[in-house]
Amino acid sequence: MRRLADELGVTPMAIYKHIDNRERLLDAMVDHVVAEIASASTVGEWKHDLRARILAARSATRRHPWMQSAIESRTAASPAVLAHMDALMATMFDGGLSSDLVHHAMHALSTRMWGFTRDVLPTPTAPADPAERARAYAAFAEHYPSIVRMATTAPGAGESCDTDAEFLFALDLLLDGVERLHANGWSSR
Amino acid sequence: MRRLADELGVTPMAIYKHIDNRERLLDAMVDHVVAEIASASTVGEWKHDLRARILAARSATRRHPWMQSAIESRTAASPAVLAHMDALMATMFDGGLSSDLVHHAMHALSTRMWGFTRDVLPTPTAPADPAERARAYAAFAEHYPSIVRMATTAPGAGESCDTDAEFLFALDLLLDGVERLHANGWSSR
DNA sequence: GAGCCTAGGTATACGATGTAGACATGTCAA
DNA sequence: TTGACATGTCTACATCGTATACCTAGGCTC
Repeated sequence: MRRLADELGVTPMAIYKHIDNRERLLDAMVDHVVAEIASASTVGEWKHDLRARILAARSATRRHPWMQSAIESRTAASPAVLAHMDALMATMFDGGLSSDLVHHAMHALSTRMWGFTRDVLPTPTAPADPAERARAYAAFAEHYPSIVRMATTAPGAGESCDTDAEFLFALDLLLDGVERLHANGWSSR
Repeated sequence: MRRLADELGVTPMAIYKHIDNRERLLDAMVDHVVAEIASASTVGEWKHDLRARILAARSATRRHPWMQSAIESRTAASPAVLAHMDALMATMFDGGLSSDLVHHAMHALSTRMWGFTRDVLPTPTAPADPAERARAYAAFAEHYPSIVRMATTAPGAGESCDTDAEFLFALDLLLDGVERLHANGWSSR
């Protein structure tokens, strides 16, 4: 709050003439950005439209570095948040999915619906110098052979991950899974 | 820190004779619990073993209410954390998965590997009284028809969700998806 | 037995943070 | 002209993690 006040060239307490408190401010900020999520290109095919909407969420949230922690710290859903969730569900209902499946799919997609995911805990970054890196890997390999194996042999080893690709990979895994369950007439019993 | 000191019947600063700072303490707490994750029943089938290990993580983390936020606040991986990740990868490598697929699978599973998931933003809980609830739903339905449709027609409507079932649903969606990609000789190109 | 190190605890204080409460001021309607 | 209201300011407080300086009892060395 004090930093924001500084940036506005104003006393911290001046902010409180406009908002109740910090939490309400964050609510409003999240709401504002979430409201940006347009309905994207809908073609009437539920999986495509769901994917498009989630990618629209991704592009909206990624424009604001503070959005991830802001969303994650909210404890109640704002109108815009509810609208986004409602739109996701509507897409699935329109596609003929059962209420049961929509329910479970929403839980499964909850880690993706805002367009970002909490990363795996970061492993130490490898040194840039090749000789140095080889030595670091060797030491590391003693205790964590599989991590090193993956880090050294996966395509793009050494480079940083393509986060868009990783996001899409997991998203499609979930969407394809839901589609398959739907086709098989899945029910939670 | 001050509350912990109180509980120990000691001055806050006494704690600092034993640890560097609050962050290191949380690191150690997480490390301690993560180390509890035993290798569970391994039967030599990668999907089963992966599932078992993640469920072992779930049972370890769920014993400690503070674990979720503690893990989520860590910025560097501890030895026990690395060991858990290494074990997950080893299981997949042993199952014959490619380095490429292991890499992507780990990203996709990163939201499940500790045995918990960040919940969907909570929607307002429905009133207990049936008449009151009906009225609340009616008002809500005007703006969020699909949410209400799901909430009222999904099996177990009105009851609270079975979080274990929801966790398993999403986990299996991911595992089955990875298995299918593996069977089809998937590669990221 | 004298001296001293050290592990573990205390007392005090500081800076950052969100925010309560009382007070000032400029604008505009009545 | 008056007074209400919107918008600021100033001061102060509780809470938090933690730096610094100091104390003390037990056990070691000589």
